[in-house]
Amino acid sequence: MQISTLTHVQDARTRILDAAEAIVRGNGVSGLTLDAAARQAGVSKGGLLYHFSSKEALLVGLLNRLASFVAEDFETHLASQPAGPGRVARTMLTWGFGLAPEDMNERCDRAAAVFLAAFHHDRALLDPIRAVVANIRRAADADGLPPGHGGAIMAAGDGLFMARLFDLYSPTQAEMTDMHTALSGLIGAPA
Amino acid sequence: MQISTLTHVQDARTRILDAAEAIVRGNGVSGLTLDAAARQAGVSKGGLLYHFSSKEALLVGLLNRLASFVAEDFETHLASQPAGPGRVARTMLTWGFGLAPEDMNERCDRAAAVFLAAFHHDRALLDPIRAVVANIRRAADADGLPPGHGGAIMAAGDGLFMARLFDLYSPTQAEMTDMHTALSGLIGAPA
DNA sequence: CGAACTATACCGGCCGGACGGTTGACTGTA
DNA sequence: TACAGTCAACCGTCCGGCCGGTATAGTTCG
Repeated sequence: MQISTLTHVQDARTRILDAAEAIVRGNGVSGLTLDAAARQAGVSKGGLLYHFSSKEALLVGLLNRLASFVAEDFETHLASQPAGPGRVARTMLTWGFGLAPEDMNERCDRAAAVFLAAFHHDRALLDPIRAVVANIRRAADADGLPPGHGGAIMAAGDGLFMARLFDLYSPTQAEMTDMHTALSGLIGAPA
Repeated sequence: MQISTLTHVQDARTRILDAAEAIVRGNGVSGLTLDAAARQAGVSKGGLLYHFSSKEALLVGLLNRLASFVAEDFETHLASQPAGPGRVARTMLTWGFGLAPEDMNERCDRAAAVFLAAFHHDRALLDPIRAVVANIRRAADADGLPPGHGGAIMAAGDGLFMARLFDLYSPTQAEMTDMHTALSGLIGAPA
């Protein structure tokens, strides 16, 4: 991925990836075609296929980007939490409830788009995130909390993600705060 | 949906619906074509289109069946719980954790298949379940529990559903029990 | 007779992917 | 400095297959 010359407006690969996400968010998985992605990225179809040699390759690119973003983001949040029992659980709570709503929605929607698009094409494409999730769960297991508490907190976060993924329901800000408080009780710490 | 005569092996509509679910579970959403569904149901394509005049109609049928099943099932579980504060929350817990694992998996997988297929075709198709979910959430709001507790329990259940939907992770039976215990703490009752 | 199909053929559109250009920056060399 | 050659980055068109939906003619059963 060496850039020898001045990059144009932005790296074409990145533009294509962004375009693909935007299309899924706007038109659903079935709207994501190579033509559409190319058009939205301001690239010809041939140009797209130059960077991603097949639709699957495009999805793999989308997924790898998401997986590394999530892994990094988790590490960042983890680092900001003081050590001690429940560190991972506290990380998950600030991660899931501490972000500004717009930030949260943006991240959820991007992740949702990638999830759905990849899963629709081939279940195995989710493997990179499965690995990230497994890592986080491993960390939660060695968190010094009573067993199940960390898992319950993570499951609740996943549930809120799914609610947004399928637009099942949209908790109000007050409801979010209440859930946050309730779940904090599982760590034995104040909200 | 009246059956006036002797049903054949089984109502053709039901067979078609079952076939569609089975295909999605086995081959993913992209495997669900009218031809495939007809073949699997032991019906000609014309026969399928006699019962469901379009693919969308088929998906609507799938969704309505799921929605009424979920609504009924919730009512059944609710009725088996003694009245008093936290009734809905207790219902959700016995519903999500009390079932035999095979039962649980079967239901999850069927629901997952319908969810994904409908959502892929048109987000609006999920409306019938959105209504069911809204009802349950309304009930949870008037549950006599501190605010947020019921919501957190439901979110955790949703999260476990999503984990199975995307095959993100599979909690062991012991982990399930631990989470159940942890969440029961939010009702202020023993597991 | 009509409802509930079967069987088959067909159409039109869409989409993934292949392919053969073209351009423009850089390289070697004389 | 000039010029040929190279190569990455991209363009635009075409093809083949699949799928939803239509059409139609026939069949079985009550």
